[in-house]
Parts: sequence; structure tokens; C-alpha cells
Amino acid sequence: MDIEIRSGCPINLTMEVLGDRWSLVIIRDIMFGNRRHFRELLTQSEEGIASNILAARLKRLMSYGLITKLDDPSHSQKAIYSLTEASIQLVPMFAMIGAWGRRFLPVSEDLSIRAELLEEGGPPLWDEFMADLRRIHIEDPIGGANGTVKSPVLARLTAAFLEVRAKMDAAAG
Amino acid sequence: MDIEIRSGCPINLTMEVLGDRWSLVIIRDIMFGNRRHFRELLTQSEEGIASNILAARLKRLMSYGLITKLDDPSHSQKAIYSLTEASIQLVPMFAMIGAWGRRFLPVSEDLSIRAELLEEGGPPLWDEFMADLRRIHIEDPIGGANGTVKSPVLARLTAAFLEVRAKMDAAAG
DNA sequence: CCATCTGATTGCATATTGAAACTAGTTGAG
DNA sequence: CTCAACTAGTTTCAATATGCAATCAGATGG
Repeated sequence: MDIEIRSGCPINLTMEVLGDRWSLVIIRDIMFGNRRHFRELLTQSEEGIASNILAARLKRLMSYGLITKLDDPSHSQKAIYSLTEASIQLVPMFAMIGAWGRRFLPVSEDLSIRAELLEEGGPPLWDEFMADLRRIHIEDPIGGANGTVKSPVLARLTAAFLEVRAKMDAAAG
Repeated sequence: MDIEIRSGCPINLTMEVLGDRWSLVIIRDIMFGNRRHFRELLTQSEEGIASNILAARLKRLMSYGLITKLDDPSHSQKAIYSLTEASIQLVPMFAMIGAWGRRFLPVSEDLSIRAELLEEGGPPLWDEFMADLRRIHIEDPIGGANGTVKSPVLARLTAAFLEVRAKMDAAAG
């Protein structure tokens, strides 16, 4: 699982590592959905990734140091996937990707509220979020996975998302 | 050439449009290298894209409204490829991608100086650069392609790149 | 008039992707 | 203890994408 390194350009290298259909989507689910198990990533994903692709991407992301894998003490067969410092520092990039997508692509209201808040919050919010992520992924990945350690920023983003979704459900049905 | 839309999430949609090995690399060459012809994109690229892939990607990017194609009056068979407002607004994303790549991937000194300057310059520089790009891609694509209309920001970035490269050449040879 | 340059296209081998079925082991309820 | 449900994947196979080399037809330049 190695980069080919067609050139040392930062943009090219980033594309060699993250330039595919699924890598950033998986990191997004771990980061913003706090999905830490294979099953959660597989079935609770909006986009319906195939299990073989998910397995391959997780392996690949591990080999690049973007996620780590840890045995879940509560279930000997469960693994906990966590972000690393490298993937936590993708937060500003996600903010820009979300901002651009909201502006130029046909996003849905509920799924874009988090991107909107992240854009509005700017660097101060990103820093706060990254600090949270360090706690639930690096300092205490087990507590972060089982919910005993939480991210206030994530809680706010999730609450906003659920609120919009509830409003949409009420309007629709 | 349509998106499948597996979900309305801004990050997912952006990956459906730009999440592949080559799209952003091609836009990078048009944006930072001011390569406006097929041949330039094909042969002056650091990474050596295949001609069929380049043709397919240009067509795809056009269908998404990220580039436009224009007949070159100086040569009836030449086409000029230009950025659109949507791709010009990728500048902040490129800045973040470059910054992340510089921090976590084995970039080369010469090819990362532009990313460094773009990161240091921050939003004021990005805005200035985007204003330049609007002039040489939207307002006067022909003048922008043949060099009669120039981007001061691009000139600074290119000068810095050439300076670093000259220094490296001197040290090596 | 002919070599060269233009933006591509075509063929073909290989690599990647995607969906569904399947594996092998674990856990929890009865 | 037993069995259904759940765990993280792997296997299989068809479809698609990629990469490389060769090719093409229409300008252009000498």
C-alpha cells in the first residue's frame, strides 16, 4: 500500500492519498458521525459503500497513518477505528470542501447544516473541534467510541442536524 | 456525464465531482500553471497524465461547469480551456490541500513553495488571486491564454518557484 | 508539398470497483 | 447448552476505469 509519487507537488501527493471516491467520505463518517466500528461505517453511511471497498479503504488509510485500529475491550471481535493527528488536521479542508459543495452542488438542507455551521464558525471553531477530536480519538479512543467521552462541538453539530431533519419530516409528513 | 447523487451531503457530492486521481491535478495546472491548451496540459504536467484520460477529464469537467472551452483565434484547431467561477472558488480548497500535503506528505521543496506562499497569504491573497483568475479566465480568456493579460499573484508565485528551483539546481550541479 | 503540430480517438492489457454471497468467529437470550 | 443474531471482514465475478502506445484528420509552416 504505497504511494507511487508521480511528483512531489503537495496537491498531487494529497490526491494520491485521498483522491478517490471513498476515502474522505469514510473519514467524514468517523469524524462527524463518530462511527468507530466497521458495521456502523458500512450500514449507517448515507451513500451505501460496499463492504469490500470499505475494508480495502480502511486498510489503505491505516497504511497511510490516517486512521488507527484498536481492539474493543467490550467485544473481542469488534475493532475501534480512530482518527490520527493527520486526519484530524483535515478539519479545515473538510470545511472548505463543504463550503464549496454547498455553493455549487445540489446539496440537501439537512445534510449541509453541519457544513454551514463549520464554515460560519471559522478557524476558532475548527480549532475547538480538532481539540475535541484529539480527546475522543487519540487520548481516549475507547471512551470516545462508547460515548463516555464526548465532543461538545460534535454535539452541537449533531443537534442542529437533527433539528433540521425533524423540521423537514414535520413539513413533509 | 451526470452525478449519481448517492446523497446530498456536500462532502459526498464534492467527492462525486472531484474525487478522483486527476480532476484537481488538471485544474491545478490550468490555475497555477496557466496551461490553457491540450498539449500543454498533456506534456508539461509533472505527473504525466495519459492523453485519453486528459480528454475524458476535460469533457467531464466541462459537463460539470468547472471549465469552459473556447476556439483559439490564432490557430483554428487549438482550443483554450478556461476556469469558471466555480473552479476559481476552489482556490481556498487548494490552499488547504496544499497546506495539509506540505505538513504530512513527502513534498519536494520546489513544488511546494507556491503552496507555502498561498497558505501564508491567507484569505486576502486568495481573494486577490481569485480576482486575477477572473480576469484571465472569464473576462479575457484569449488575452489570458496568450499572455497579454497577466496575473500579478501568479507572477509572484511563479517567480518564487523558479527561484527555489534555480537554487536547487545550483546546489545539485 | 511534405513534415510537423493540433486536439483528440482507438485498441488492448491490466487494475479497480461494486454488489451479493459467503466465512469464521462471538455474543446474548432462552 | 443451543441457536439466532451479530461481528469484521473475504470471495466471487461482472462492469468499469486506467494507462500506454499507436493512430487520426485537419491545420500550419517552410
